[in-house]
Amino acid sequence: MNIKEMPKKYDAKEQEENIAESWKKNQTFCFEKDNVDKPIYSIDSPPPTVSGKLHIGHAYGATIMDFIARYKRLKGYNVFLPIGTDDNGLPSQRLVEKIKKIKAKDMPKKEFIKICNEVINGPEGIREKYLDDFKKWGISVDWNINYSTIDKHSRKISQQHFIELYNIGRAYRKDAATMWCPLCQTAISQVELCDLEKEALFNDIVFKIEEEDLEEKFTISTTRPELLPACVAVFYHPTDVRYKKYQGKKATVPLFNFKVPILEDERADPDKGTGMVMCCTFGDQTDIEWQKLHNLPIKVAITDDGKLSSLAEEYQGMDVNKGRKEIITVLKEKGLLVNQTKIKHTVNVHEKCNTPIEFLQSKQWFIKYLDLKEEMLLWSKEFNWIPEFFRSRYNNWVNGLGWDWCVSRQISFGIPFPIWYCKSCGEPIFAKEKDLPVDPSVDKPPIDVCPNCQSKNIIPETDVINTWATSSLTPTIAKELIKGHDTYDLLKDTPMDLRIEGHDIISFWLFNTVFRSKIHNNQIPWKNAINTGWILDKKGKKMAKSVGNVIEPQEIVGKYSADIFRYFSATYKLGYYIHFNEKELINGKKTITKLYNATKFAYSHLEDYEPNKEDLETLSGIDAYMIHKLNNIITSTTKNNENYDFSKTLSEIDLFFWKEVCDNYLEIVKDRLYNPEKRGKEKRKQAQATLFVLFKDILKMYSVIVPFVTEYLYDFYFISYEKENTIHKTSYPTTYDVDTNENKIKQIIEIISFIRNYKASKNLSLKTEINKLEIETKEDITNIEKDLKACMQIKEIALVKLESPDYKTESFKIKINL
RNA sequence: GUGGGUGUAGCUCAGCUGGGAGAGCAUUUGUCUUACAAACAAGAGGCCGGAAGUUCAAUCCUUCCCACCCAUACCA
Repeated sequence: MNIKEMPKKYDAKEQEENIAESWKKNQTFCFEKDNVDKPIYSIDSPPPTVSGKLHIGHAYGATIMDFIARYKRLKGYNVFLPIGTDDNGLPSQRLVEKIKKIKAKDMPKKEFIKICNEVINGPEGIREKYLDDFKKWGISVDWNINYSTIDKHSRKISQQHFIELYNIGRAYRKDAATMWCPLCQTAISQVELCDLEKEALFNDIVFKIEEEDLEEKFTISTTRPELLPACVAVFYHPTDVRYKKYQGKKATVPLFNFKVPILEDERADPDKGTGMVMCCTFGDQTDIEWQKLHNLPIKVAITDDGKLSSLAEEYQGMDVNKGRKEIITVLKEKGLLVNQTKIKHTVNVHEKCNTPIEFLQSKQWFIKYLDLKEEMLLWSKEFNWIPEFFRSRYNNWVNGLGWDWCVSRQISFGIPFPIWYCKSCGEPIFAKEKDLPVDPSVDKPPIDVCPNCQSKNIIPETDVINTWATSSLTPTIAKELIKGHDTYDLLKDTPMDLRIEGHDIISFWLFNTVFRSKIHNNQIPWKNAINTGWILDKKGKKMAKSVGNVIEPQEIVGKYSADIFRYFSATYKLGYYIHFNEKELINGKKTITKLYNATKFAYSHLEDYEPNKEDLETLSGIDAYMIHKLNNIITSTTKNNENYDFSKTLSEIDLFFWKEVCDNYLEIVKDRLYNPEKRGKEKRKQAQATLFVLFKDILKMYSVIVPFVTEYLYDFYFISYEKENTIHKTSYPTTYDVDTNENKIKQIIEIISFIRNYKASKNLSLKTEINKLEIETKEDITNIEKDLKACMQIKEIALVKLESPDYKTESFKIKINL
């Protein structure tokens, strides 16, 4: 393209679309799979959960990741940045149910999965929309290296690694109390729990003791009277003198009239309620512990779908809330409810649907890791945390771990366990590695006779593997995508360079990835882990559809531009919360406009310039000073970028570009550029040489953050002077060898500033001519005198001794005569 | 309860190893100056959450307190 064709204004919308398309078409950001000479920089990019639309947090994280990828590319790295989507499991299943208005439970599993695959991974599917958004936002991924956590590649790796866990004794199946979501009707794990504060009634219920020698009453307090039919004991504290006399006796459970033992346990708090507490299997975690410790019977009060079981007699089939109400009413009628207190308490809910969880007895697959807690704490010290303080989040999580990892889920859309069972003896039969991936519901087992009992009755596992148990393998999933290529051997046994994610999934994704990597590969998964903060609304509240404060990145990018959104993302420090105020986008908009205009101006004076390295050696005065300042910026932005501190980089380039280059340098140098006949061709050429270097490097430094406008500008001019046809494959600026007398130049800027101030204070136009500027200085100003005269409209400059100056510093005095 | 983060101009935030309190937006006043009025020039605006300590010197270090946010635990 020709400089003369540059439009007056930059149309971001049109250009971004073209540029994004050309990057994709030309495979600009292709990973060089067989190039082993270039150093590799590898990024374990977060596969977003396909549960609707990419949200602003995704856009923010992807943008930060892209700053790093682009910077590293300019630094000469072969950047390995595969892209993935996490598109199976509960969120994806629920999305499909919503869109298609169907229920997984109401149809054959096979049919439902087919619909999921179409809706999510089909040619017009949601996954494609996700990838298209990434493209629009300028995320420089290699489109040829991508995965979905449900594709064949991921299924194989996930199943293979599960079998490996079993083989080394880390996966086990157990029939035990498990956390259960009655709404989603699946087992869940500790990490999926969330706290929710709820109002509840604390009910004081009368229990009777009816033994031959004793007839008494006492009350217990409970928020869950519907669990009365599953009561297996009541407890008081060993030191509680009120109840000591009941030791060894039995109490009758009201309404249901069966007897339970009265026992002592330290976990019964004398100060809570009446000090007497009922134990039901399984009301909460303490109940589970009591059941085990005191060897109490197991009574199933609640069924898979959250309804009261047959134990509840006439209340059977009611959901928990209704049953509770009914039982309270009857207790009241019979005078067995003596008091009710309103309390606020927090309950554990499923983070996906906010449903209070229950504990149910069921057979599930667990991954054993509680024995590794001490090692886990050491693992977190083996890689860098950015920012550092998130390490304590991880440690906190590890310290609180109370359950092995339950990985089986009773849902339809997920990766199947590669397992069949012998129906007679329960022996698990695993798929052969060469057959992976398998779907035991469809595929035949590797053997048709149970090796344990010789039964021929073999049945498939129907549960699926929790999606985090697959996504915790993303480093392997990513690396295996280039198996067979030369770089694979370099990548396979070394940690990746970077993981970037939102801080909210430290306990989900980061922790589990570290665990899997350590167990399977005996190494940390990556050298650096960045955890980003959230984008909150203007007031600092979490964005939520129910609150109506959601800002969609697609809308923002459509209304402004990807560059503007990226610029916004870059202005904040990594790891902290961002309050999203649309007004702030104006900064990016202004800078991009300024960059376009200033570059256009520079280009218009560079048309007849032939760049030549030797020109730089002839620079002096303000020109040399600008290159000197540029050197400082190059050094410092390089350092900041190496530390992933792009907000600092951006503010430094901004300051340099706006203040030093545009407001001062361009103004000073205009006269030389426009009037070569008056000022001399050589002086003009020096200005050109300076502009050439300044703008080339400014564009490159900005290109990491605003890749579209810089690519567009590069195309008009600098492309002719570089080997690459994209700015993003050139190299990051390095410093130049220049001599400068910094003090002298600082002086000219100070003089200009004073004259501007002087004119402003007299309400004069900046164009107003000055007849004579008298100046007394020790520095030799011959080199800058003409520039000063031209840019400040001064007719004459006189070097004189000044008695009463208008303005003075330690090194000079000046006086203005209009 | 435990762990972590934050508190600097009206708003959003920078302030590296202690010595000058800063930027952008908003606001006030000028200026259409041959890239840009979404610009340029100039100005106003702050007991750097509170208290004590260390130091010649504290926004920065130490201790305590207050407020807000997050994680995690307990939750009959």
